[in-house]
Amino acid sequence: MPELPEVETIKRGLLTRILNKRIMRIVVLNEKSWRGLPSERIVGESIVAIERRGKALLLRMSNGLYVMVHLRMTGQIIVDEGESGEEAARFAAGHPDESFREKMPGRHTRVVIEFEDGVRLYFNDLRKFGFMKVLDELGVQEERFLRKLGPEPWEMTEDDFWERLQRHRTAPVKAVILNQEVIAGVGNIYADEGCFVARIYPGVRCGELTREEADKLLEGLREVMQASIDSGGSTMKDYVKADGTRGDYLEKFAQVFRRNGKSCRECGAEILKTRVAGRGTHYCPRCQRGAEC
DNA sequence: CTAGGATCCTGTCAGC
DNA sequence: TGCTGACAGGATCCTA
Repeated sequence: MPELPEVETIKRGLLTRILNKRIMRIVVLNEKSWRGLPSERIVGESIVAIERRGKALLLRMSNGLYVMVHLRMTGQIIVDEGESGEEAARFAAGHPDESFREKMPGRHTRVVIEFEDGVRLYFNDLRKFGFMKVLDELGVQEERFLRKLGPEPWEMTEDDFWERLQRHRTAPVKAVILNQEVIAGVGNIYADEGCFVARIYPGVRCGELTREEADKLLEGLREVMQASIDSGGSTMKDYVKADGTRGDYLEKFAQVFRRNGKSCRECGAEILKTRVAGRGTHYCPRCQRGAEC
């Protein structure tokens, strides 16, 4: 669920909170959530750099090892600072749900990383699809997901995007932009939103797209993801316990995602939900070309 | 090679 | 109330 904008939000949140802090202890509560080298290999080290590649985070440690983090469907990162009382400031991002407000560790906490100064990072993940994975330099180079990952939306040219779409002419547009080898970081929300901006029904086959529509699609994906990053992702932003302020991309910006039954903000038609590429898909039957079913 | 479906896992919600 | 199936902001593996 966390897509490129949410992961970027996490990256920025972590940079100001745990960069250069020493890890004092790591508690793995679910074995499958921790992969690669044992956690002991990074205890005593600190995080010296953080980068994002698509929906994955790569933390570089002071001993040269890396921690790859992938939140998959339900992962979330929570950082508590200061004393673990009511005054503790909290940063919470990733899959937005009530646990953002709850006491940590919680029912779905899979890994706890304790830093110096009483700073604690919680990796929560209800469905256990996500993971933290310790790799050495070679391991990062050989990591399949990273090797196959397509270019970032802003690093890609329109020509490149067009050529990639042409390699999947019989597949629905949505299936192709969700493919991380084609373009990095797009998930179900921004796929639907990007298609709406480009006025294309997500089920249209790539081979039926005009070059102009493909250009609009790339532009639309960039636009919706940038807007989300600028507002702190579709998840909650920083807050102090008992505050619970929501920073909410979905409510503010979503034109179609989870708006089925509501009226289109552009034309007033009813937003519909269907299934494309095996995923719930939201669209405006009037604004988006090819939507007649 | 591509496309589509099952699969990993837990929880929630709609419909009997 | 209790059960059942569908579905979920992802990626991979298997099959056709």
